[in-house]
Amino acid sequence: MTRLSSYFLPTEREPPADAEALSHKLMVRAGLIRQVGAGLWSWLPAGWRVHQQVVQIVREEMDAIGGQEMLMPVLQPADLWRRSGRYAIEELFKLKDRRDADLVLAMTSEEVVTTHVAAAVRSYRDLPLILYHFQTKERDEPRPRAGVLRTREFIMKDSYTFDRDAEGLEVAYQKHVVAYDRMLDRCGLEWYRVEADVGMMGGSAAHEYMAPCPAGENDVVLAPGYAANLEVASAEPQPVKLEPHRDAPETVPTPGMTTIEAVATELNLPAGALLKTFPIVLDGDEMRLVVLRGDHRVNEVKLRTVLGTDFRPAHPDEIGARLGPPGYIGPVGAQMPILLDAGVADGAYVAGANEPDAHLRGVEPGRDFRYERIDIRTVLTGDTINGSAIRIEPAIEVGNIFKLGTRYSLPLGARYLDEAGSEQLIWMGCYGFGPARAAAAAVEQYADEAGISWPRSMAPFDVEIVTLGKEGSEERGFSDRLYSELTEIGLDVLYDDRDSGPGEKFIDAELLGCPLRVTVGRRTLGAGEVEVQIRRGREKTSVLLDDAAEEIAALWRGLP
RNA sequence: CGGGGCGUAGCGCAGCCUGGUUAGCGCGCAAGCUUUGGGUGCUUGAGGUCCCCGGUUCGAAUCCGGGCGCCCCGACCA
Repeated sequence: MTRLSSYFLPTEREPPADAEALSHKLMVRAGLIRQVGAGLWSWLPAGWRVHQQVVQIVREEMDAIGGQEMLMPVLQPADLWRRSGRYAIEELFKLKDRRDADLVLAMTSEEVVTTHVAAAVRSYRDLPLILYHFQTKERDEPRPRAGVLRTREFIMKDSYTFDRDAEGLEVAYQKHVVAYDRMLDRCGLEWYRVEADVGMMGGSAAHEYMAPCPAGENDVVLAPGYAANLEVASAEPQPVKLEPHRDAPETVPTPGMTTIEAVATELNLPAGALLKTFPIVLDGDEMRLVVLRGDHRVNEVKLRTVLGTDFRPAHPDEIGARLGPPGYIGPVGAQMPILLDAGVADGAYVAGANEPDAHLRGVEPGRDFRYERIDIRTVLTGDTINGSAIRIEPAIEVGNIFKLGTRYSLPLGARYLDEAGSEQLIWMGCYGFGPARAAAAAVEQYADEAGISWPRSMAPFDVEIVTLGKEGSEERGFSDRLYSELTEIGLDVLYDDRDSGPGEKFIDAELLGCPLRVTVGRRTLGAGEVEVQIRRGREKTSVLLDDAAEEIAALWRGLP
């Protein structure tokens, strides 16, 4: 019997002083988690129940697509990571053992799982495989934050698929889409599957599962039939009123006006009627000019993807030497390739003259400078996709699915023999899911003034019984029986048998947020009923004493 | 990596600027009485390396130097 009088659920009246995010405040106050250090958290019993609920959902859905659960170590030899080329990652914890051997604390397990598969798989008959585990991940985060939302140590489900070829990988990927869609639905979360950046480490496709919430660290771009991470999103810009056409660019003095805003104000034009020029230097030291509308911003992730290489903004001295004074640079006359953002419509713009204190008006792309057109700007609220305005919402990434291809099978030698007897590389995918983030997202999405309101599937307990009677009272006797009956039916019940006032019990129950609260007091008992509060919405109803347990269970089954 | 802030009882805070009784308040905790459908009221009590080290001083929570830890904003996030 889970009696609150002897259960470790330390609730707090006030949130920790340093808490900012709602989930951080509430999960600490409700007694679910406690901080150990920066980005290091303990899960207290009720919190761990929540975590385990999510884990079980994920496990069932992974098993449903043929996943095989296993377990790989957190502590791994550095050599594996050197071979895969990931040893240099800054977030990777590195350490030595007593014999001075280099080790790492793994953040994912591609190296290990691929090594096992490479050693054991010989034939196309051994494929495909879906292997997964729940394991602690370690990441030396530059900035842990927001309670359990971004930590240095956390449990993650990571699965890895091994296929004969790209088609097989596509099948495995689609299986994960199905499994993840179901997981997120079963968790009771509001969520989006969005297009994501594939990053610099190869891979051909990636989606992220995002749960919108105020404390989210990512921005999701949404339109009917469209969902993407802001890092990769594309949209039509809002049109802007440009200057009239001129036969040739015309110099206009702009002394001291080195910002878009200053020039736009001086010429009484919208910022979008100007061209912003962003000089970059590629990995090989080549310079490029990125040109976009004055009211738009460069999306460095998109730019990096388009370029296919890393880059950095040019230094002021490089700009001065190759173009003109910073603040007055522009595409006209520039002796280097120009990348023009897709958001720049045809027409006449104002741009820097590459001379001190001067801009050019009437600059027309194509006529006045040659360019390559690419899409590299960050979309803005109000932009459109197929005529519909986009929304941008903060969200937390709770899962991601990623096509790795041969990124790891190549360096780690994961090959097999095909039907023709020739050696082939194994095609891989990797797929992560963070139960802690799913739980925190649920807190964020459904909390109200009184506290947490768990989706049924995640709640630490299904029902909390608040008994108002003293030991030995009629209320107690009934509460005890009700506890047994509900448990018999298969519900998880928390029994608040503490010797405290009713107010305190109600407040704690609503803070913890179990889907149903059953109040057993003299008043309602005398009327032949017990009161049930549905946590979400906080509406109260009554059920008759005679079949209270059945009615409560029926109510519970109907909850989200 | 850049910027800002904090560290005093389990939690939330005051005291520090301007050094000087026994370091204080609210909540919580313990005991007793009281109350019993929304944090009940009263009484009594326990609880402190004032983050650490060093310095200045007759005297340091308070001033100075160094360190550690934590939070927030931005950058970063394979």
